[in-house]
Amino acid sequence: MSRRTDDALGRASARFSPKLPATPPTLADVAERAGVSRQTVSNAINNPDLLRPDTLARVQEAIDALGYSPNRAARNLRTRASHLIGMRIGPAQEGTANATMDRFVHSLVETSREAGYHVLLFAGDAVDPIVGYDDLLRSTAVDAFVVTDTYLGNPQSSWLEARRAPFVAFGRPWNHPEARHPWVDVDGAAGTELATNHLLDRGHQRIAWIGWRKDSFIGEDRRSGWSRAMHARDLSTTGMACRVEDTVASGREASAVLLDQAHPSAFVCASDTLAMGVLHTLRDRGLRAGENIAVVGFDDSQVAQVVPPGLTSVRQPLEDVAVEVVKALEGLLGHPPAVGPGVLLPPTLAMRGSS
Amino acid sequence: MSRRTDDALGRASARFSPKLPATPPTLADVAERAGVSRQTVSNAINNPDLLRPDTLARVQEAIDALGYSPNRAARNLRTRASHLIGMRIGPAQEGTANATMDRFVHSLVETSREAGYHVLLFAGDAVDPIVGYDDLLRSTAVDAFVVTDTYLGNPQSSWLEARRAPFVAFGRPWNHPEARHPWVDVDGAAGTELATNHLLDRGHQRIAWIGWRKDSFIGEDRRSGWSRAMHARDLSTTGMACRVEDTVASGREASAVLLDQAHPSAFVCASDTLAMGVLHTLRDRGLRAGENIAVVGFDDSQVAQVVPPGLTSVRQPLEDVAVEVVKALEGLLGHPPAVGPGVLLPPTLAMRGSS
DNA sequence: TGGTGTCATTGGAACGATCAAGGCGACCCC
DNA sequence: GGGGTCGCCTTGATCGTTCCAATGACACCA
Repeated sequence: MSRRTDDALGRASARFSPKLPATPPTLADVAERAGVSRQTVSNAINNPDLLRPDTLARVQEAIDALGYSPNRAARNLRTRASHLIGMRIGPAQEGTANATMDRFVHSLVETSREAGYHVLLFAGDAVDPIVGYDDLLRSTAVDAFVVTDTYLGNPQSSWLEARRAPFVAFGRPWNHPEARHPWVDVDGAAGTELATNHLLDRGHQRIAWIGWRKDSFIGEDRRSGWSRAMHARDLSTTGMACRVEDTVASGREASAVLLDQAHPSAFVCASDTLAMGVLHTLRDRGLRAGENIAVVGFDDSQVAQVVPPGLTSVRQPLEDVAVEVVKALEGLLGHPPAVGPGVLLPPTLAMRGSS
Repeated sequence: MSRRTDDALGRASARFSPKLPATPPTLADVAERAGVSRQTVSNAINNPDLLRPDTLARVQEAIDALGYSPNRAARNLRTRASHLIGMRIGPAQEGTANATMDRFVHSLVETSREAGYHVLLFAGDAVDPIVGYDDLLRSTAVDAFVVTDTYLGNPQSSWLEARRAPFVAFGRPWNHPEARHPWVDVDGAAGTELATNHLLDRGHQRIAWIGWRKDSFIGEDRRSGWSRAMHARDLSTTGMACRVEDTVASGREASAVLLDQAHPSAFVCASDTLAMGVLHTLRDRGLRAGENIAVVGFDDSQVAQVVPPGLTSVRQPLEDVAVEVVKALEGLLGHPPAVGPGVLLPPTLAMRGSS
C-alpha cells in the first residue's frame, strides 16, 4: 500500500531524528508500520485517550522510529486552520529610542509557541494599512492577527472587526468605546504616576512633563499620571508641561524652554526618545543628569539601559502582555473559556543613574 | 501572476472588499461563475499567458467579483511548498545596544514579500538551537531558513547542511571553509578600517581598539580593519588594544585601563555596546566625547543615534543584506539562476558628534 | 440465544488546490 | 483529404490529513 517499503528499521537515528528521506514519512507510512489504520495514527496524535494504551504505545514507537511529523499543509487544509498568527511590523524606527517591538515580538513568539502557534510577520503598505491583512485573511493564511499600532484611532481594528476576523489588539480602543474585540494594554498613567512619585519621594517638587501632541490618546493618558501624582501632593502643574513630537530634537528644545521658564529640578517624559532629548540639553548646558537634574523616560529601551549614567524609565511588562494576548487569542479561536474584553497591566519602574 | 489588477479602480472597493461569506470562495466557485473549468482558473492565476485574452478577462472579473484568493493550505499541500521562510529569533538582548535584528527583520520581511514569501518567526531553545528547525522542517512548515547567529561556529549551519535543508546564512561560515551553502555578510574589517581612517583623517594618531574575545571570528575580523588602517600609516598598535566581553561594563573598564596606560585620543569599538562603555568612562572622568576624546562604535544602533552627542558608528547595509539573502533563497528554491556561494557587502560610516 | 450498549478501530469521503493527460477544434502542408 | 501540430480548455487523479458514519469485538443481561 505504502509507496515506500524501504526505511524499515535502518536509518540509525542521528543525533536528533532519523535522517529525513527524500520525501518525509506520512501518516500512512506510520500506520502501516504500526499495523493500524491511518485514522488510528491520527487519533494517537490528536486524541491519544481514544486509544487503548498498548495500541498507543505501538503507534508512538512507529512515529518515533520514522521521525514522523504531521504535514502542516494537509492538516491546515482539512481543519481550516493554519496555526499561524499574523503580525504586521511597521518600518524600523530610526533616530528614536523606540524599543517596544523587539521585546514584544520575542515574547509573543515564545508564548505563542507554547500555545502551538507560530508568528507570521508581514509588512504593511504605508499608505493603506489594510492590504496586508486582507491578503492573508482571504487566503486563509493566518488564524488571527495581533494588532499593535493602535496609537491614534486604528483603522485596522474597525476593519477587522467589521470583517469578523479574529484579532487581539495590544492597545486600548481609545476612541471606540463600542469596540468589542479583545485587547491588552499597559496602564501608562500608572507608569508615569509611579515615575513622578519616585521623583517626589526623592524630594523633587518642580517636576516638568514632556509629552506628545494632544491628539495622542496614549500621550494624554501618560500625562494624566504625572498630573495626578503632582496634584495629589498639592503641587501645581501649570507651566510645567510641554507637548511635542516624539523626536529627540523636540525633547531637546522642549527641555531647554522648560528649564529657562519653569526651572524644574526633574523631568518626566512620555518616551525614552524625549528623555534623550533632555539629556542632550543637559549636556549642552554642562549639567549632569542625576546630579543636577533628574530625568525619567518611558519604555525602558536599550538606550535607557546603556546611556550614561543610566536612564530611569517606566518598563512595560511586555512578557505579560504577550501572555495575555495569547490567552485572548486562544479564547477567540475556541479552546478555553473566553475572558473579558480587555486586560490592563501595570508597568514597573527601572531605576538608574538619571534619578 | 498578479491577480490584483485593481488598485487603480480603487481603494473604494479594495478597502471594504466584497463581503466575505461564511466560507470563502473556492476555485470551483470562480470557475462556475466564469463558465470555465477549475484548471482554467488555476491557470489564470499561475500561468495567465496560457489563456486566451478574453477568457482571462472573464475569469479575472469573476475573481474580483467574488474576492477570491487561493487557499494557501491547499496550494501548499499540492505544490509541496509553503512560501514561508523560517527565522529563529534569540532572546531580546537587554542591557546592550544590539540593534541589528530589528532593522534586519524588517528589511527581510519587506524584501521577501516582494518575492512572494512570508517570514515565520520561531523561538529557539536556548540550550539546543536545533529543535525549532527540526520541527518546522519535518512538518514541512517552511520552505527555507534564514540563519542569523553565525558568530562563533554555528551548529545550525552544519546541521541544516547535513540535512540538505535549504537555508541562507547572514554571516560567513568562518570556521567551515568546506561549507557550500549560500551566505551573505558585511565586511566588518572594511567597516572598522573606514572608522579608523576617519579618525586618522581628523588628526588622531593614538587610536585604541576595544573588541571582543579572541574566539570571536567577527571580533577578530573587525579588529583587523583597525590594525590594517593603523599600520598603513606606520602607526603602532601595540598596547592599544583590549579584548573583552560585549557588555557596557566591559567597555567601561577596558577604556579606563587603556586611558591610563596608553593615553589614546580616540577609540574604535567592535560594537556600540562597548562604545557606550567608553562614554561611561568619559563621563566618570568629566571628559566629553567628541571634544576631548573621539569614539566610534559599530552597528549604528538606535543608541548611537540618540545618545548625546551622537555616536559615530559603522552602519551595516542590512537592507542590502536582506535583498541578497532573498536572492539567494530564490536561487535555492529553484526560480532564477543561482549565484555564487557568498556575497560580501561593504558597510558605511554614520558620523555624529562623538568624533 | 439473541438483543443492546460500549469501546476501539476502520474505510471512505472530503478539504481546495495543482499536475498530468487528453479532447477538440482550427489550421497548415504535402 | 488524411495526418500532424498547435492553441485552448477540460477531466480525472492526487497531495496528506481529519471528519463522518459504520464496523467488529466483547461483555452484559434478560
